[in-house]
Amino acid sequence: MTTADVRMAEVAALIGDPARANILSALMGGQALTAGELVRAAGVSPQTTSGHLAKLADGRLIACIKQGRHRYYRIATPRVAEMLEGIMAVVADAPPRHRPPSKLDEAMRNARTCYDHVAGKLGVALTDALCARGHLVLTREGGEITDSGAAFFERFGVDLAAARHRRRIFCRPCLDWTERRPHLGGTVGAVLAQRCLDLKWLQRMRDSRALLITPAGRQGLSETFGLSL
Amino acid sequence: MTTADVRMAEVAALIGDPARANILSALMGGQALTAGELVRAAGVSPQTTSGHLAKLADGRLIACIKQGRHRYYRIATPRVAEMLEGIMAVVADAPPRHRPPSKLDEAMRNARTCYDHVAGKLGVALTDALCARGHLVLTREGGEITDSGAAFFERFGVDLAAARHRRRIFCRPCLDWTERRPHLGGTVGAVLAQRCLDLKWLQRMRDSRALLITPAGRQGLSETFGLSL
DNA sequence: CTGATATTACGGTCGTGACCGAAGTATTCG
DNA sequence: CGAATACTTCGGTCACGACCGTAATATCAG
Repeated sequence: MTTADVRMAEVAALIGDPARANILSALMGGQALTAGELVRAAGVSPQTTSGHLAKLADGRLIACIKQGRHRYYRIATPRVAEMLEGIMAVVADAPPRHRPPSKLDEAMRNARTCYDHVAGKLGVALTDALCARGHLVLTREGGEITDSGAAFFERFGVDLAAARHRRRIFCRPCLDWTERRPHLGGTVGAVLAQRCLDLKWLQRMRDSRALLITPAGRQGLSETFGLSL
Repeated sequence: MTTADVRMAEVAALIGDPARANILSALMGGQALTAGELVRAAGVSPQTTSGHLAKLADGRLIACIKQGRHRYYRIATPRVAEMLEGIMAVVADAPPRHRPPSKLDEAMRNARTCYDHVAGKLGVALTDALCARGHLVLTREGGEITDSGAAFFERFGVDLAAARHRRRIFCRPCLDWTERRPHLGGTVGAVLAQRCLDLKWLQRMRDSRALLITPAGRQGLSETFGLSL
């Protein structure tokens, strides 16, 4: 009908191919990945993957940086990441239909990145802990870091004040598609995740969005957030 | 890769067909529409439209209510509506590419519904007016009705207190794809739009999401919000 | 009941796009 | 320089799905 509708169909069609969905999902891990790594994620041949990457880039869903003989691809904008989260959210509250619970998904369900913050059981648990301690107030519509929360993050080694001035949404709930409950997103979620990675509490798994909790992480998360994992 | 990714591709593929995108876009008008009305929106034959409707319903993106010899279709859940808005938002800040500004879109650009609230020039102007008068505070991440705002809505004949207890997000910004600026969404946006329709200030156009500003509306919007339209 | 409208089901055509093999460009390394 | 790696372009095959014509079902009006 209108010009916007056809653009909407174009964008959706880009996401609507399984191989491209795999690529986008892999990039939702938050890291820029090379074409080669995305070949593994896509599950099709390098030639085909290359074509898909060209289409996604042409549609401005992903961006490409050439670096030597590698090409690094990433989600183009936070807006695109939010759109993909929105689709995930719809998928999440869809009926369980037939569910063959793959074991591959097991690690994902436990802990994974959601673009740039932590999701899965761990993400939800972290969020719950912050709320229970009065550091965070989350509603359906948004979230807020309390004064005690600001102090906590300071102690934890995160510069929230700097993060507050970024362009992105500062603090918001993000629906977890495995737990079906919200976890912490936005800039706050991102810096929290980054800090956990910096501390080597969490570790990215190769070619996956899944996160591994290190022994140090197990201890730190227990001491700092009271999580028994 | 994972089961969620393939579901994401399935959902996106549903939206990715032009005819189905037209249907969804029409339903984003917020009204339940009959299959016949959606035939016009889709731009394909009744048989084909029927097939599309079945697929969308099967994918839980739309819901169907039989009523006599009509079947009324509507967007299945607010979550689905938010997902579609998310896609629209990405389309909105994409490069203008080639833009053949259709005149059909003109009315849409001026005023239209966005699922259940007002968008377009009018939607943004209303939102700006509420902010300028200190009735509303909108940030990128959320929004809040001030005390003066609550009083204003009370005077305007809207029961905000009742609306506050609904399941839906209460107050939030929604990126306008024509104006490229946020307008008021959430429950507050919905009740505001409903009140304007009840007052006959706005009128839905047949088979379109576009809204017509009535003479009474012109006057009322000027007196109440200081809008010169 | 008959005729009209609304909607879905079936069957067959056709085009688009996903796919891979082979070959081509670019970059690094020895 | 030549070999190896990283990635893309080209060309051709094939299948899925969008489409419509025809026909069936359901509801309503007279």
